[in-house]
Amino acid sequence: MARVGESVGSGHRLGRRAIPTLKKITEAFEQFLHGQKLRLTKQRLEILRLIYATHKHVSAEELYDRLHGDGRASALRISRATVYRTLSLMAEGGFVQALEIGRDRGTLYEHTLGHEHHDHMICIECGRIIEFHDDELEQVQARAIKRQGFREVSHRLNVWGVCARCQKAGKSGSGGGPVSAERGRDQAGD
Amino acid sequence: MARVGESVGSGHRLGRRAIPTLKKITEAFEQFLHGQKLRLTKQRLEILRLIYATHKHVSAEELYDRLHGDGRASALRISRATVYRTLSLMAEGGFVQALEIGRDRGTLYEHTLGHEHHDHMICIECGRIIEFHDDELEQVQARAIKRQGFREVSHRLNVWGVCARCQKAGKSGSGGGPVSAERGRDQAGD
DNA sequence: CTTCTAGATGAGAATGGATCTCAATCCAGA
DNA sequence: TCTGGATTGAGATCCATTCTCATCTAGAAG
Repeated sequence: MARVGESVGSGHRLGRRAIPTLKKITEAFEQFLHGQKLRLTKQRLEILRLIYATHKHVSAEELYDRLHGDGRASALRISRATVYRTLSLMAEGGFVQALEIGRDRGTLYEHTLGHEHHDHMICIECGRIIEFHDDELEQVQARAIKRQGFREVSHRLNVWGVCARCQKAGKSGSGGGPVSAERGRDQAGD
Repeated sequence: MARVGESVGSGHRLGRRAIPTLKKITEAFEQFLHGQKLRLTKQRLEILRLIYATHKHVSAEELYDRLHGDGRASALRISRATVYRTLSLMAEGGFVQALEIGRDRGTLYEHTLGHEHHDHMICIECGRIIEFHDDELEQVQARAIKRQGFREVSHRLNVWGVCARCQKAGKSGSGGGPVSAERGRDQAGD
């Protein structure tokens, strides 16, 4: 049974910084499934491909929609249930990570392999999610946690505030600025 | 309407470290409501009292249940809707904070006044939530965020891992230890 | 290659946290 | 005390996620 985050790093240790090819990722996934005595199905593969081809944070619903919108996928019907099941399976295996931005919408996911650990800043004006990484911060964090006698498996730092762009736009003042209109749709071209 | 987190710190600046009395808290709440042109109702007061009398993380549902279980409250019927509404109102005002532990259950809340900022460590073995605070960490964090050009309003650090107690209990080994209650797999029978 | 079967899927029902509706009620300023 | 707009209660509703179960299939065995 896969452990929450430890499983990452047990089997599929492909590059920590190099961006792995889809082939490598697929192999790692295959290996993971095999280790768990689970099967490699078309659906799982398709979802894996899609989420690794997407360079933004996606919800299960969004994935589901896209799995249907695309022409190629039309041949393969993937149910909502399977999307959710697969997503949670991939989360266990460390292939994706749930974000848990305190949004109204559902959980967002991002792929993790070849994606160095990072934290998130969520702009309360425009809704954009910005990733950042800071070595010093990570170190101090790890030290602080260890100091508590806690053995860390994973952590998540979310910061809410106003992004640089919105600050410049001047909306960041005080009044009741309308908190953006939905989401910053930066649809990656896939 | 109050803004997301900025409203905190505008009106009710009572002690940052001393534990405020219920009276002080109530006054601050009153002041906050007044500033927002909102009314001080029995329900709001009751919920405030209850959550400030509770020194653990509670869900809306739990509060709702308790508001009914108690003898005194029996006179005052508080609906689920009001609990949710009030909770979110108090979150806006900075009187409570939503936790968003990635648990199966709903959102958990904790009161904030007289409760220095802290982070959370969630034990994946026993499920306990441990609070901790580290000055150095906070400083480095603030610096790192500012370095990104981001204007922070609030942040939340959650750490998942194994608590000291569970480590001692030896359950923390490696091979497929049962991760406390919850099962990893979503499949039904096993 | 064919069989066989436990794991996997699809469709849709079920679940459950959170929100919404709206008539009745209640603060709080005049 | 009066009055109007804010607030509430009860339950409907929304919606993300999970569950059920009949059917299908990956993949090991023969």
